[in-house]
Amino acid sequence: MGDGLPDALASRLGYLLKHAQRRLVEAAAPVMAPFGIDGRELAVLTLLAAGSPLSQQEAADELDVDRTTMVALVDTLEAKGLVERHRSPQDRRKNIIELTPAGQNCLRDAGKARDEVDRDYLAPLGDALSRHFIRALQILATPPPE
Amino acid sequence: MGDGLPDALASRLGYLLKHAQRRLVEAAAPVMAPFGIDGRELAVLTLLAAGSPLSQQEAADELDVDRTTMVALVDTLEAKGLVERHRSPQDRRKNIIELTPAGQNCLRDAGKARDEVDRDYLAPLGDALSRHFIRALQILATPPPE
DNA sequence: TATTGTTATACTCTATAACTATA
DNA sequence: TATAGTTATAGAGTATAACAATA
Repeated sequence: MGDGLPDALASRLGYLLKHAQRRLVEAAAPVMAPFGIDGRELAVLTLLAAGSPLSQQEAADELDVDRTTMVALVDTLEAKGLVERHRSPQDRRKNIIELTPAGQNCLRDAGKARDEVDRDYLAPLGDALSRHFIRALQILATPPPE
Repeated sequence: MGDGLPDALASRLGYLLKHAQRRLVEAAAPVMAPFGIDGRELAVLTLLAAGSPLSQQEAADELDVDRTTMVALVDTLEAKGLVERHRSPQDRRKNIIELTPAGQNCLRDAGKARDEVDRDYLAPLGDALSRHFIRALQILATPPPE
């Protein structure tokens, strides 16, 4: 036993979300490992590559993590040579984080691998349900206005 | 800033799942607090009430947590008077866990509150998308056959 | 005074290894 | 030998408080 979902919990949102997330993390970990980064680190690289340069605080806000968490995250990315810190000339309290060329390569390769993980993960849903699922998550992941 | 989803991450499954789950946990916590239990504890109560009596190991398998985690979980539920451990007469290595009357009351009341949290959480999706979402989660939360 | 980055610290959740009692 | 429960321990991940530099 242990396979399948216990009937009593099959419609409890907390149980379903927790286990769906765990399954994705477990599927992603071995695929990401060869690139030397994990999902959170890839998210930082993705964010930095996307738009204008960000300070640590700004990146932390976007990812909805604590700024102390971002310090540790940038520490490890910098130790791997994937990002660099630069004091902002406009506001010398801020560290602007920038991708290195190695960081750009890593983002490209690991990003491609991660896209495949996502595709494989969603495959059992079929196309239509996958799109519904993503749309629902985008709504639910958005913090309430207040 | 900080509201809305960063465009670069709005379609990354890991980011969406993590934040969707966090939003549910944050919504549930204050509602569950008055009942003195959290979501995982409620899941145990739900499981125990659902079918035949379970040993700690069996409950751990169903919830997909480690048996050492289940020890701690049952410890706190027992300290709150919501469950009782009984040595199984058939196999004296096993602890059968059973709901106390207080546990049954707690399950009923906290379960009702939790159902409302789930409903409120899903409300922004509308009925059809909610059903799609649940169905997708049920597929994705199920461990792969092998 | 307030903000950014940092450090030290602590708390939660979880997993691993070793022990015990039973089978 | 193997299994169920337990304990001790350690590792993530995250958050809080306090400090230095800067605004």
